[in-house]
Amino acid sequence: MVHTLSTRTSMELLDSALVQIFAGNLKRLRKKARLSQEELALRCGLDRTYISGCERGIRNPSIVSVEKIAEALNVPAKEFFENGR
Amino acid sequence: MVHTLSTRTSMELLDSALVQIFAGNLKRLRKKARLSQEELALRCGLDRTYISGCERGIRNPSIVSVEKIAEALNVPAKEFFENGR
DNA sequence: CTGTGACTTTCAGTCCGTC
DNA sequence: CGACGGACTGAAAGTCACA
Repeated sequence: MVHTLSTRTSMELLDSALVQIFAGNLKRLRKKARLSQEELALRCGLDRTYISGCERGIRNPSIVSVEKIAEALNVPAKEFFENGR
Repeated sequence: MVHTLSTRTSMELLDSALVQIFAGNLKRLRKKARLSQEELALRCGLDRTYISGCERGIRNPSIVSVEKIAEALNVPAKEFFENGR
């Protein structure tokens, strides 16, 4: 039923499967670590609203940002790109 | 003959382990696929010099760029972040 | 075929908020 | 606590000429 989400709301999901996979894994792994977005942001030196955007799949982070997040969560970077999991 | 590299070449390696891991894996996987930087660039719609910069570890690509490269090489994205190989 | 410096445009990433 | 908006700055995207 995936209704064709055509409404042009300001910020939209990025049209990249990998970005969406990353988003889901980030949310899952952050919760697993029992951290709020704010706490995680503090740990990796990124902005609270940026972490939020990453989890919602509307941000396209660089490798350096992925690395910061991975270190803060003590998880190997490649885990954020696992699909089946 | 590695002449005494004292000249301050403005472009330097990015100070990120993950960027360097990505760089090495990209070069290795591209060669494994028997492609030139130019051919790979064409396949993923990126510039030849951009691929070059990625392999040399002086570019910090975003997830979307990683995805384009991974698809062009027919390799899961996570492979680019494997360490031990 | 690839490395490199220089360059402009686009967007990653920050900081202020409100709901 | 998290989704989301607007405005901003610096860094990534993307290109080129030449070694």
